[in-house]
Amino acid sequence: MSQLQPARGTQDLLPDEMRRHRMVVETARRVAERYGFAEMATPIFEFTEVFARPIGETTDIVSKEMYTFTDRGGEQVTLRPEATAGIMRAILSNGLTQQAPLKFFYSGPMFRYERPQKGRYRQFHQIDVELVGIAQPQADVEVIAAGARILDELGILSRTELELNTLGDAETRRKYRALLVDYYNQHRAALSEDSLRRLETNPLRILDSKDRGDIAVNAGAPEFHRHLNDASRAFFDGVRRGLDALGIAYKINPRLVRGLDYYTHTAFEFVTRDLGAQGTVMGGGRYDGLIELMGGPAMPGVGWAAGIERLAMLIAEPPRLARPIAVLPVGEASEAAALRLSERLRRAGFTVDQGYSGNLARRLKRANKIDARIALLLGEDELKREAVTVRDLDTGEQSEVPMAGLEDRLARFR
RNA sequence: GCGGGUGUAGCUCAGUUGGUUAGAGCGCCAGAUUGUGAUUCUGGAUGUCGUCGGUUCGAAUCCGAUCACUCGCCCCA
Repeated sequence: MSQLQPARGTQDLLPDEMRRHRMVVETARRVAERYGFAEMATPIFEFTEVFARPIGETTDIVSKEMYTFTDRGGEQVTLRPEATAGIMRAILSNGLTQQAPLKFFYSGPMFRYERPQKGRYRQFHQIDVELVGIAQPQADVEVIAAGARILDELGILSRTELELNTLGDAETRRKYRALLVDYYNQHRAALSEDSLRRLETNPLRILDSKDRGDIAVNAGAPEFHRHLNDASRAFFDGVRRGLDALGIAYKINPRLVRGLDYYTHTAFEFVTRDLGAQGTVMGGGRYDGLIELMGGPAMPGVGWAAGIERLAMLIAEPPRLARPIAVLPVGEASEAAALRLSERLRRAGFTVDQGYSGNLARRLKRANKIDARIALLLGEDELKREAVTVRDLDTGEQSEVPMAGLEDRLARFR
C-alpha cells in the first residue's frame, strides 16, 4: 500500500486541481508580460553550489531542506529549493549581464525537504518575477505593482495585505545586526531556546518571534528605522512614494525579515489570514549583492516568488473549459462516418468527444457526464439523408441538420 | 527536526460497556427503455476497518510500534 502512495509531501494534480493551477499560472503569465517580463526557464536541478552559497549556509533551506544527492558522475546536485539563484546563474552563464535591464517571468516546481502542512509541500510550485539591472526604487515599485495586479486579476487582492519593510543597504544591515547581537547577548537569560539559536544564525529573526519571553525582550530592542543611513532611508522613501502614487496600500512591518542572506533594502510579503500558519502568499525583495556574490559583476536586482498551491487555495472555482460536442454513432455502420465528422469539427475549432461504446442510452449518459452541450447523432437514417440529428442536452430539443454547412449551424457551440 | 489530533466502501461519515453476517447517504453498475441522457422506479457490488504485532474465548473497538494525513512550532511560497 505504501508503495502506491505518492512520496510524502508530494501530490497528484488531478484535473480539477490542475485547472486551478493553470488559472493561476496563466493569469500571472498574462499580467507579467503586460509589465514586460519575458517567460524563461532554468533546469530543475543545479550543482549544489548554485544554491548553497547565495541562499546562505546557515539558513534552514540550505542546512536541512535541500534535496541534494550525488549523481552517477560523482557530481553534487540539488533539486532547486527556489528560483532566483538558478535564474541569476542563467544570466551569468549566458552572458546576459550586458543587456540589462532584464525582466523575467518564471513558473515551475520547487523542492524542499520539510514537514508538510496545509499550503506546504515538499514539491510545490511557484510563479516568480525578477527585474535585474535597475538600482532605482522604481524597479521595486514596478515589481510589487505587477504582483498586486496578478492578485487582483485572480480576485484575491482584497484577501491579502501587503507588508513592507526595509533591510537597508549592506552597511546599515551589518551595523544594525551588530547592535542587535549586543543587545540580545545582554538578555540571553530571557530568550527562548529557538532565539538563542537564531542569535547565532540569523539574529534579525528574533524580532519576529512568537515566544512571549522574546516579545518582552524585543520591546526594548534597538529599532531598525533609527539606524538607517541616509541612502537607505532615501531608497525606502522612494519605494513608498511610488506605491502611494499607484494607490497600492501597504502596512509597514518593522519585524518583516526575509530568510535568505542575499536580501537588501526592500522586503515585502502579501499575507492572508485564510491559510492558517502559511499566511505568506507572495514574498520578495531586493537582492543587490547576489550576482556579485555568485561571481558576476555588481548588478542590482529585485523580485518575488508566490506559491501556486497557496494561491490556488484562495481563488474561486475557475471557469469550466469549453463544453464539448458529443458525436454519437448509432450502430456500427456509422462509426467510420462519426470518426470523420469528429475530425472535421475539431479541425474547424470545436471541442469534440466521441461516444466510445454501448448502446445509444449509454453513450448519451456518458455525454452528459462530460458536460457536453449538444450531441450529434449519426445513424443509418442520417447517413442516407446526409444529415445529423443535433440534440440539445440542456433542453432535450433535437432537430436534423444537413451535413453541408454544419460548422456554421453549430457556430454558437464552439 | 519537535508537539497535539485523525485513519471504517470511490467520497462524506455512523458503528453501543470488546460479542457472532460492519452500516447509511452520495457516487458506481444493471434492468424498467436494443435510436434518446439528465428526472423516476427496481435490483446489485462495494471493504486487508491504514499496516504490523500484542492482550483476549472473541478486536473496527483495548495496548504498542509503524505509515499516511492534519493542526501548531521551526522556517518559508
